[in-house]
Amino acid sequence: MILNVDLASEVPIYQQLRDRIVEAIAEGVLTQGSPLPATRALAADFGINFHTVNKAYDLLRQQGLIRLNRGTGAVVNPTAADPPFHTEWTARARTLLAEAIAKGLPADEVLATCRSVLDSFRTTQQEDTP
Amino acid sequence: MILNVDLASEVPIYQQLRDRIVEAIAEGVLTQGSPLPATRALAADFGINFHTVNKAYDLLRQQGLIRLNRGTGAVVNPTAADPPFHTEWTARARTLLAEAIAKGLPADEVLATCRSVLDSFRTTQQEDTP
DNA sequence: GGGTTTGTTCTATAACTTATATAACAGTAG
DNA sequence: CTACTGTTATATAAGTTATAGAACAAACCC
Repeated sequence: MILNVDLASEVPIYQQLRDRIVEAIAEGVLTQGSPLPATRALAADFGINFHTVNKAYDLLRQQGLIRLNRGTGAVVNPTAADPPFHTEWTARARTLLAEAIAKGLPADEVLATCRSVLDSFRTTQQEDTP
Repeated sequence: MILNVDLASEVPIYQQLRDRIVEAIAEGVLTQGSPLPATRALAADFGINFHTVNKAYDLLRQQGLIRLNRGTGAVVNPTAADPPFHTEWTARARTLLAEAIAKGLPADEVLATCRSVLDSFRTTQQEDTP
């Protein structure tokens, strides 16, 4: 698993780590039960402090995406989206979509981009399709 | 124009202000040439410091969405989305969409939500349709 | 011209966030 | 027992957020 993190970015490192892992789950690179790298190992890979990785993992745990087990490490959780999540997510989507429309992008094109991204997730994940 | 800002939110006030104004532009509530409230007036409305409003306006100016005129006030700019914006926006959309997929929402449903939000922008804005 | 409104710039401060560092603790596995 | 995992605590430096007060400069109105 390759996590593309930019240490010089204005986006906090722990947030980038969280985002890349969320994307890896969406892509199917990480599936239910997949182990995540140990916090200290991942921190060493990027040359950052393990507390920063810890913070990213803790965010993912709060969102219910992973489970942290002392001794054995972190693994991806079975997914479960509740109604409050859908509401909160839609509000964030609204802001992001508004930005594209406000900049003059046609709604058709914006929707096509979303479909394209969603398709890229679908084609990447090769679950059990015999 | 009603800007829904939550002073108790973990999201910075200047960011919320920026988001609400971007949404107002997408909705067509604010169109090219529309005046924005004066920084001090808007700050007084929310009971916040005018520097906070200033920061929100400055973000919008950096994104090319508004123009700031000393003496006359801020107005909405003609829109212009360049290729770099599309690239950067798609990356952010990818992260947000990934979050929904990772939480187990079906891609169809996610896309339907996006379409619904985009439609809500289209129906709100009543430009010159005689 | 005189006064008001507008954005702009500067300095300062308190509270919070980000990232680092070191250390110790507590389960799990070999 | 030893080595690995996450967990917790304390400390520090740098940056962000929001506030506050003051002053400046362009545009407008009477």
